[in-house]
Amino acid sequence: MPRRTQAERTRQRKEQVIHAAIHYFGQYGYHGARLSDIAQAAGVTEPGLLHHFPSKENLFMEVLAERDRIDHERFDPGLHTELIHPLNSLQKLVEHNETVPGLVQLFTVLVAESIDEQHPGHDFFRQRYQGLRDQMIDILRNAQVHGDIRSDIPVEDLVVMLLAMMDGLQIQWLYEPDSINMAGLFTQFLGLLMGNEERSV
Amino acid sequence: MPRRTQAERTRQRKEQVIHAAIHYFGQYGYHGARLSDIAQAAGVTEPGLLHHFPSKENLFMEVLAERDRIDHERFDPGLHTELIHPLNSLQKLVEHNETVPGLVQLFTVLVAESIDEQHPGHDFFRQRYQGLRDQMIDILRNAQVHGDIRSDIPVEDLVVMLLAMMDGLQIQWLYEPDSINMAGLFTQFLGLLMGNEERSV
DNA sequence: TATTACTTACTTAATTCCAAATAAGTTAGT
DNA sequence: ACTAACTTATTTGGAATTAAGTAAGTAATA
Repeated sequence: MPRRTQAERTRQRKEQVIHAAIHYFGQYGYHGARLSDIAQAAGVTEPGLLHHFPSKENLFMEVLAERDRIDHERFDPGLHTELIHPLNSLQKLVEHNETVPGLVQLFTVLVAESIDEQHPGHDFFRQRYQGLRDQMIDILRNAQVHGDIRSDIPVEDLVVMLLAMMDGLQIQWLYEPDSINMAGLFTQFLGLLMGNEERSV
Repeated sequence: MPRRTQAERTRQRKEQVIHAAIHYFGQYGYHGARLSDIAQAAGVTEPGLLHHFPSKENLFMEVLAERDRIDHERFDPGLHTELIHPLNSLQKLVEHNETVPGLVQLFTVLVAESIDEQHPGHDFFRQRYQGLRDQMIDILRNAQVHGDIRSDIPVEDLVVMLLAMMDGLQIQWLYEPDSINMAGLFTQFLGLLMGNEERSV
């Protein structure tokens, strides 16, 4: 009887490869990353990697799909609590992101690279933004009714601004993680959206 | 007497190359762009291009330097007016950016790709952010004293948020130029910073 | 001002080095 | 037996430089 079943080995190997791929795609982008590096970091040869993922593009798409799946798990069950306090759950997300710079870099780099319509990630990211905006619109509309956020700005605009602030802060934070307090700044921004209107001079 | 002097030809050719390079670096990033494409678009052979710019990296740095020079011309003389109404000049900048999507894409793509410390553009972009923040801090502090912007948020934080919002809006705008009203959204954000505190509901 | 010597802006051809993918075989698991 | 998970060659096709030459522009001088 074998110590490790084949399915088990495959699962582990694919996981190793995807883990390595996240690193190299995040570091160098899709074009800059080399399969040989990913394979080596995953402990296989290049053709060994290609046995599990038939092409570089295929691996790339699987990485995106995998990340998307995991992120959904993080966010979907929270739908209940989000309806109760939506901005707080966004705050939690940003705080979480501060603990996983590699993943943040992966998305930041690939989102930008994928602006090119021919890029294999283009549709993924466009739909991702569309989906996030739609999802957040419902949640924020609810919050607006409850008076949790200011209602002088349409929710359709608020969600774009929220995503923009998150993305933009990530960039500066990735450049200078020590001097940019990403979560703290995001909190301040949320304060603006909640309608903090104290003005001195 | 020659119709075109050598210096003139060189100047024109380099300009053509840089123009093409902006397109391809912006479209595919540094790693994804090919010298052969840039050369062809500029009307020279690949070695012809390399006569003017000794290497791909050299061309890349020259593109950044050239863009930086031009952007400074756009912004430096405005220092006077900025001190009078700093947020208005930022507004104007965003409106201008809506007319040059190619340049916006160049910076968006390269800023992200250059997060990698080994990337030839890394230092450039880090210093660029540092410089922009420092520059804007002075301007905003002045505006704060004059009561043009809310003073319950430190200027050091405000500038990070301003740059973040600009960067973040650009990303979504590049994906969907028709449905994301970049300048309009930025205006709303500026409204928040000026302390618009009307709350209904 | 015409000739000469020299430099500059290129070209085509060749080189070198990768990087993705394929072929063919070997071992382990079912 | 058969399939799946690999390995070590090989292939294929770039992509950036370099080599070597040519033609046009420039400067110096007879």
